[in-house]
Amino acid sequence: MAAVRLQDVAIRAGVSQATASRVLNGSSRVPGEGVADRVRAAAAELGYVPNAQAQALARSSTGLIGLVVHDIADPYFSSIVQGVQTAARRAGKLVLLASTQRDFDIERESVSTFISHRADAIILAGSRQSGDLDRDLEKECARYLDNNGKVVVVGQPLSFGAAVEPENYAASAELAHALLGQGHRDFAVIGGPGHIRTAVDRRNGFVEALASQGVTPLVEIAGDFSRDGGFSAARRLAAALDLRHGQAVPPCVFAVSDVMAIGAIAAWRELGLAVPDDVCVAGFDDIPTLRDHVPGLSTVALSLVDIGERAVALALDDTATSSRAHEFVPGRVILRDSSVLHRP
Amino acid sequence: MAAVRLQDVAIRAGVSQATASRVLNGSSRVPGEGVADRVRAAAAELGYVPNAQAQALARSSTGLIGLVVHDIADPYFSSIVQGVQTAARRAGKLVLLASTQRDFDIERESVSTFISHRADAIILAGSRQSGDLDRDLEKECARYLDNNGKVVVVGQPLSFGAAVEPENYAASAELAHALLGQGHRDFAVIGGPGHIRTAVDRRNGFVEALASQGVTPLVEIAGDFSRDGGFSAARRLAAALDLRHGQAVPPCVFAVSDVMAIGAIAAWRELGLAVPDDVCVAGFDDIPTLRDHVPGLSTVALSLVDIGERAVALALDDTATSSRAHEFVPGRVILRDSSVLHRP
DNA sequence: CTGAAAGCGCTTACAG
DNA sequence: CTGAAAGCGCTTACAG
Repeated sequence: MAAVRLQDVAIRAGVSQATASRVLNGSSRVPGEGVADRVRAAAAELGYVPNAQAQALARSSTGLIGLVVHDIADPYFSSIVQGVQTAARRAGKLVLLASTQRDFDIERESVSTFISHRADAIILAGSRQSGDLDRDLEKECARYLDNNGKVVVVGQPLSFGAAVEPENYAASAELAHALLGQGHRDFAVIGGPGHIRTAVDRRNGFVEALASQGVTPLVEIAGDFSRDGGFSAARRLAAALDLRHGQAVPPCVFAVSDVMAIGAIAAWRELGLAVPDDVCVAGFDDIPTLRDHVPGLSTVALSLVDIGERAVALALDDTATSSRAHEFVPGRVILRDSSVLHRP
Repeated sequence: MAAVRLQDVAIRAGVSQATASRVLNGSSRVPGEGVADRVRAAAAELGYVPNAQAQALARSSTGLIGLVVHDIADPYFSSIVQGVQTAARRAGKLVLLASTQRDFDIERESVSTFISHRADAIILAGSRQSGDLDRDLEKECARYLDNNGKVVVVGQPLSFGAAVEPENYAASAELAHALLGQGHRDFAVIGGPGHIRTAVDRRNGFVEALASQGVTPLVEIAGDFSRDGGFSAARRLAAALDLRHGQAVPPCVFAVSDVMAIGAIAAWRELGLAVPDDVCVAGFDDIPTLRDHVPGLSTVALSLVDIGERAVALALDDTATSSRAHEFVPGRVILRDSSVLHRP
């Protein structure tokens, strides 16, 4: 049994295909109610489901939003995806998802597949240094934009398209001040890869805020922008600082993301170091997972779901994407147990 | 500037559109190398990107896989999504994602949108009692199957389509035996909603295994199949059992999912109850989040990513879906700190 | 208000 | 091996 076509509905209702099309799918002038009812009845009886592919071809608009993230299993991204998902549904759009596992080839490939499927807009989540942007990707996007495609990036200003970006620099600076306010003076930083814009901004905001108060981190160590990156960086950091159980004043470590901070805490636990007694720590993102993490992690809250929703709003707004709109979303410092300084 | 069409490529290469189509998109008989090269060159120069919508219409196959999950921000589902994503990419398919936030209306709506977009297959992740299945959804799927669509469900055998299902019952039984082996005799259960098949199977497997050893749970409490469901159930359970700090022998509570267990532990912590000293606990799923959760949670490991990959394999296999293939994936009991019985 | 017809960009028997 | 032509299922000026 083949799918019911508009033609079938039209015949059953005794009208032309054009008329059937007009009543079933939003057209300015709806035909007379008598006719419209007959068409709707016929469609219902036959179980007509419009063929979106054919509609897309005829209208040259697919109702598809392409979304690429680095890692869908990472709570940071899955929260953003949720926001995109919600906003897209409300707007009657469908989302095409690609998770690249941080592989640039896969990312480029995903984007061109989205283009080939004529997605109305493409959202790129996951940062990198803009200069680093793969040439092929850039060329691909340029052509896509020429063909009326909309691009919005989250967390990385690109040379094109709209952007929604967390205020990484400013929020990290605020965090630094809050930590100073708690009495900390000895700091260390677990940073991310140098080509990841987000990681760099957070590190800079933090370190420069410290500098403004005449404080310099004792050590800086970089790792992958992941749980394991935090884990291994933390081991090296413990060695560099000669961290030991029961020291007088624990240093305060800023990890540029919560997942890195969680990895770091795990590493220290294995070394017999307790947080916050032997080492204090703060992260960034306030991922949902944190809710039940012990000890509570000081961090900067980002409304990830909100970020996803805003990205969709930009993607749907022609003027925003063509004028390269740039929205900033603020972070909110949250102090929890992990950075509490218990003076002896 | 409009997008480059196949026609443009053909003209530039001095061949017919049919020939261009044959060299660019896999056809059995590839034209002579001379011609083929000219076509490929023309396509490259022009930056031709095939219009997948038009191809889909002509071929009546879209290369799209529709995936619906209850909640993309839940690590259980995002891991499954990752598996689906990976397998789909390898197969050259694109995934359409819908996260329903456990709203059945949204679920139905998502499925019909997928159908309207002529997805080649639809994967339904997230369980429910089969008798409960929304009639409309069922009818929709039936018609979809008639029109050559493939449906695969994960975690809920349906009256149609293929299925990949964790061995919830058997694995929970194994867990019960392992816990008995640790010396536990006092048990309680935090179950899920009665209409969620997965929750029911896990509860039954556990309770019936206990029964076979002459043991009956002291209390059973049901909650939402979520972190908050576990949280509130745990409070009621603490009251029912009159749990107190420093009791002689802590009871062992089985929560039918890890997220519920995590919520429960949080609730108990607020009540001043320590795990495993005042109350022991075990969950189910071994979600990635657990890796850094303290205390380590005893659970049943499910290869979530693997489940997603298998679902895609079934979705791509005509005979599997039409013969209603049913694959089981085993669980592996893991004992960690949360259930260790420290006898006084 | 309604219909006949062209067109969206491809694929694929059918001839040659 | 290659091409002319029909067809996939819709939408939308253009007439009436």
